[in-house]
Amino acid sequence: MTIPVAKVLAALLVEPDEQRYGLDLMRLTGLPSGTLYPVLHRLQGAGWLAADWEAIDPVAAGRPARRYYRLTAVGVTQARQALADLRAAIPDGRRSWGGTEPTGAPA
Amino acid sequence: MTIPVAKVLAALLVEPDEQRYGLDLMRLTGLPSGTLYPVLHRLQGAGWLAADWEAIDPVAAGRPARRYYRLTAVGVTQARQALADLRAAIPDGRRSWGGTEPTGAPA
DNA sequence: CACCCCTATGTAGAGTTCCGATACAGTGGT
DNA sequence: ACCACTGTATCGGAACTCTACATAGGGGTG
Repeated sequence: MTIPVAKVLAALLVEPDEQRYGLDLMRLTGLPSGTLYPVLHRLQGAGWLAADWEAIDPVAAGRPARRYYRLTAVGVTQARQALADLRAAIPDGRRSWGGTEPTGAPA
Repeated sequence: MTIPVAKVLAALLVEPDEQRYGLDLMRLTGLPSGTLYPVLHRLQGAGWLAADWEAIDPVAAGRPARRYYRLTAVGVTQARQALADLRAAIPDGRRSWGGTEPTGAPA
């Protein structure tokens, strides 16, 4: 897990049933295309993400076809877990924290 | 900012006045030494962290001297801000659809 | 038509970072 | 002699990010 990957997963989890495409995710995450697309390809390789080309005629629509990405069932579960783990590992300052350490066990 | 750096900062912010040393931070963060020490050196270079050798006689103490790290005044402020920004950028992957029913396709 | 900006996906390469392996040095146990 | 433990630290390959750039078509302006 890296921060860009986490941003992509978070964006996809906002509305897991919604179809998302690259440029859309670039705007949502603030990531440049050179970061986003490799991330999307890696997530597909891991089986977390599935993709399909939009079924339009680019000429008639007046724009290039989009490639729609959506989390697989496995992806939704894994992504939720991964983000929860990440958040648990990075509390925002102060507050007690277990870490990896065995806290002084109360009697 | 990367995740390992964030973990180190979070660990140091738990008790900003407390003296922390490498092995201690390894256990708190779960990071291997090959990751942790370069991070600590980078944070020192950035002025967020200061370090001093523990003033003990290793022979008498029966263990190697520790190198204590603590956040500078600037470091505390910057670290808090950085972690807050990171948390804001990675919202938790939860959304309404609570439980078994899908929200997307009403019958 | 040349020129630029827009949508949209994607690659190339340089630089940065991570982490397993390894090193050093001393204590203590069997 | 050998291993386990405390403690700090580096090396080098793999992985990742991100600035450019590439492609390819639409639309507008001079």
